[in-house]
Amino acid sequence: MPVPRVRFAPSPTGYFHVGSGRTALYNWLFARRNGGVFILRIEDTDTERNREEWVDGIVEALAWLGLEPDEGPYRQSERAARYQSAIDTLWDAGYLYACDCTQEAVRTRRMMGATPGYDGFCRDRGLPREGNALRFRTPAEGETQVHDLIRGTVTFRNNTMEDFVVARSNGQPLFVLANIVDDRDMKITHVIRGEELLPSAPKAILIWRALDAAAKGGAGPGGAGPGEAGPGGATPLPVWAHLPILVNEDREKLSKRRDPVAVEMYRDQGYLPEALRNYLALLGWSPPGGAEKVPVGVLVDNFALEDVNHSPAFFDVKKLSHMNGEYIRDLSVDEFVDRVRPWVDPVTRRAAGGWVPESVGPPPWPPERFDAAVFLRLAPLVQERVATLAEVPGLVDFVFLRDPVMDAASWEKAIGSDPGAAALLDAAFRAYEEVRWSADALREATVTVGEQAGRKLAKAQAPIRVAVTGRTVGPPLFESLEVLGREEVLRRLMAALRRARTG
RNA sequence: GGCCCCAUCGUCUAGAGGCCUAGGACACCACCCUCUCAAGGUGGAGACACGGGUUCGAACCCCGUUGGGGCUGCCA
Repeated sequence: MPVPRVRFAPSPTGYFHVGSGRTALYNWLFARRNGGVFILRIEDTDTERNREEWVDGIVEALAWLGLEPDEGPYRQSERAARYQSAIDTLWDAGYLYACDCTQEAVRTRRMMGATPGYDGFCRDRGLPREGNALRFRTPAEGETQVHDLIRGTVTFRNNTMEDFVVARSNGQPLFVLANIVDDRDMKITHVIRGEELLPSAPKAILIWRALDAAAKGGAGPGGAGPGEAGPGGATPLPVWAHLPILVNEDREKLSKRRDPVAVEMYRDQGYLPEALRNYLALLGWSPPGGAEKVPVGVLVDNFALEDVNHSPAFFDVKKLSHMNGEYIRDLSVDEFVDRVRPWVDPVTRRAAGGWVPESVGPPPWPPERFDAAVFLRLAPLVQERVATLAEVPGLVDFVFLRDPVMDAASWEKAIGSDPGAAALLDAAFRAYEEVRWSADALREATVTVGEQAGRKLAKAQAPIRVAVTGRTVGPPLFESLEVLGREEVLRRLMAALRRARTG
């Protein structure tokens, strides 16, 4: 078996889609598993929709996910001569014809007649090539089979395929053509891509064979025999593998417009690349043994296209989040501190790849108030409480802000609606003035304060927590108090007491 | 409309004719743990779309129905 060569071929028309991530991952897994080559090819033939920044986005997202290409990025925009040459070849051999039908004209005729798709109106008009769109003359008879590793053999009757356009009237090649020329040139052995491309596979095969036949001696469409491209200089067809699409909760294909699909967004939200990669691997495939949280090496060792599922998979952010939480908890504290830096440290927040979580903004505290040593003490406490890194600032902000952000509902629940809250705050204030300043001692003191007020600790700590942190929920209270320091805790208790008494 | 794909708990899946009284995970519910919230632990509820075949035997094979989806652009 020759060295497998696979390619991931996105077009740079927007943020990096999680579905693209899954496709890239499966290509990468296949290449790694089989000692193959993973190629990145940017399909930027649509100059109106492509933007250079999105190319950078693709490269960065792949690097972030740990899916760096072995070759590339190649760019279709730099290979125009290859496509022109292929178009010349096909035109000279009679596979193509020029068409000047407008979209409206095609649509009108389709509505009036029974022919689905393009009706071949220009087939025999002998229009000049220059200035016209070029259509491929599809065979009127026979069938084209797509050999798919996941779905088996899919058969398309040739007479159900319309004469599709391969080049625009301005001479630019279209996806179907450029894609095939590249796959041939780059000796691609396995085309692993989304299921939505399955209907274009028979067209690809038609072009592929036409190119073979023309190269062999310009047999022309009439002389193009059926069967596989065989020996005699023909380029062997690749094997296809069409992955199930990713869908939203309405079971529709994930859309950039409606659904949260940008990998960059998940990165900014604090999903770890290894977690996202692991989750994506599970969408359409599962490693043996039933384990779900699996190191990438195990993924590689077990991956097989034959085992990929056939049906669409729902991208479940809840499950992703759970898995992300597991990955976060697996980190050592030092690793956790390092990786959460982009979300908490206003000064050194640029991450290893050079990015910052722009979409979630900088930490809410001023740079000079962030204290790495203080954060380190809180880190193990927050590490086990978050599912994403972007949640971390909300758990520690009370330490780094001058005053806690007072959540109105929390205040009402723990202080405003609690007649005994003021007295308890007062008692805590006096106890905390004296107590040895450690989490254990603070806890004991608070238990005592609670007992004197006839409260269990759970009820006693609530007003204190809100007074000091601004919320009813957060990291363990007594460690938080210890870190904040006596002076600051007393100041906040006093402020809350004042507010509670004045209403 | 045409072509094509798909069909196991709400979701992701295990299951390749007897190991299935259908397993796991997320979500959900209850309980335990507990200073809040999480995490963790224990338990619970929850599925083979339907109808025909084939077979001694079908979630697994075949056919049909129904349902869902994709494509149907001078986008990719």
